[in-house]
Amino acid sequence: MPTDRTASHNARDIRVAVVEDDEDIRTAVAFLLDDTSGFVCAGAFPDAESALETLPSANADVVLMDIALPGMSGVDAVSRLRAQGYEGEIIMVTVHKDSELVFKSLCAGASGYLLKETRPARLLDAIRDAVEGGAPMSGHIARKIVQSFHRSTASPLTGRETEVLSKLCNGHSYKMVADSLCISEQTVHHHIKNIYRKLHVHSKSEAVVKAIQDKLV
Amino acid sequence: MPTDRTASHNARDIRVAVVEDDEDIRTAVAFLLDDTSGFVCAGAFPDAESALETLPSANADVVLMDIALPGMSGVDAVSRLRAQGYEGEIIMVTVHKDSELVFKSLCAGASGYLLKETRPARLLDAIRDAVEGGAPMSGHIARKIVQSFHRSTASPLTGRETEVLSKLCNGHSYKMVADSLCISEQTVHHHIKNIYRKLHVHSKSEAVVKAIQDKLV
DNA sequence: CCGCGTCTCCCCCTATTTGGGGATTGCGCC
DNA sequence: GGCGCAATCCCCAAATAGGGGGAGACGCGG
Repeated sequence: MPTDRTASHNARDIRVAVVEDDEDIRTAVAFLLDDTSGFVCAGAFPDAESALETLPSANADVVLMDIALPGMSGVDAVSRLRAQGYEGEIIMVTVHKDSELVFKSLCAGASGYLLKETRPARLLDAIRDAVEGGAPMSGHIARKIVQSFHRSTASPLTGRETEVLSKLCNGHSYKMVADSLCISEQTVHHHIKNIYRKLHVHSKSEAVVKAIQDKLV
Repeated sequence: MPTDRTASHNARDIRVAVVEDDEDIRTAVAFLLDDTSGFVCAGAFPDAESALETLPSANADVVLMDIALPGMSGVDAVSRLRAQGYEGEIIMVTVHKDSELVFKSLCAGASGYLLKETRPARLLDAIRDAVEGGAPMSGHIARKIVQSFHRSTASPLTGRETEVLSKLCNGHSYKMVADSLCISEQTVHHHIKNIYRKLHVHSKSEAVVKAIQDKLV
């Protein structure tokens, strides 16, 4: 693959926009893109506000988004971009390994999440991966995401209680749980009382939320 | 990196077990592992039952698990393995792109998910990635997982209704919602009636479940 | 300007849920 | 055998939730 300094660009190049407040990094990435055959920098912005204003007309296939920006955060910028109708790929590129930010970014509509320690060649791979329908992620980030699916191993609930709770999570009432488990409504009542005590909650919906959060079902 | 046919193995090799009913594939992977410096095959099993019996004593760092097995499925095998206390990495290796199986596998305790089209060199990379704390996934699988986090763009609810619903998802009662939004309980009641009508549900817990499933909050 | 949707508040009533008490059976474990 | 635990069933009282009606205020667009 040619990587000459004066790479000529054409319509099939991947158009990449960069949102990054550190000027050194921003220009370095822009140069990297423009100097690599198959890529072209479609815009470089130092903050979310200017990106939101100009990006809609930049026709970018991919946006590289920093999280720590002056003013609006990168996560909020992703939400706004999606609200504007932007449908390209958005890859977060940040130093933050913090789980909260990872999940917030994905919920907001990011397609990938790279740490800034990512090397240039890997960054270009990630961009290609994203446009080909993948979801580029740094290793430990991917693990965090996968772990968020894992069922809790140690539950304080008994087998029957877990069954009842899972029925509640399907939206069942006491009566419906009783029917579907073939026990009396009083027994369901009893199990639910124990569930509430063990989970430290006082209502069906609290129990459902906790069950989903703690992956008890 | 040496890859001689008679690779000698030592204690620092990655111990990999294979569960795969196709004999050709199973032996090919076993040979690949034993022939590659840094890896050693710690067991090869044609079905889940024999794997569950022998794996605990095999001391495997990584298990490659097929999903379509005769008898117990690979997903159930993962659950059982985790229930047995196995704490190594488990990578699903399968032809199934079906979302349901992907999520079920991750919930059961898998650390990665590769499609069988994965090439040998990439397979070895994935095993290394897993032991180093990553979560190897084929591109389209990773995208499915990431997309499962994305907030729904089009909600039938109004802004206020969404606020109320999100309070319900935090386990609030009518009174608590009223207090935290500084409106009367009657108004909360009214919003909730509208939410129920729009979401086609008839109880708080059903609404909470639907909100989480449809990513309305 | 007038309708439509949103948000606010109020009335009514019934059904469901919540929290407390207690009792019995069976099962495994020391 | 006795103990604890899980699971089943029962009674009661109060709080909450669900479903129906109506009504006023505000803003936005035809």
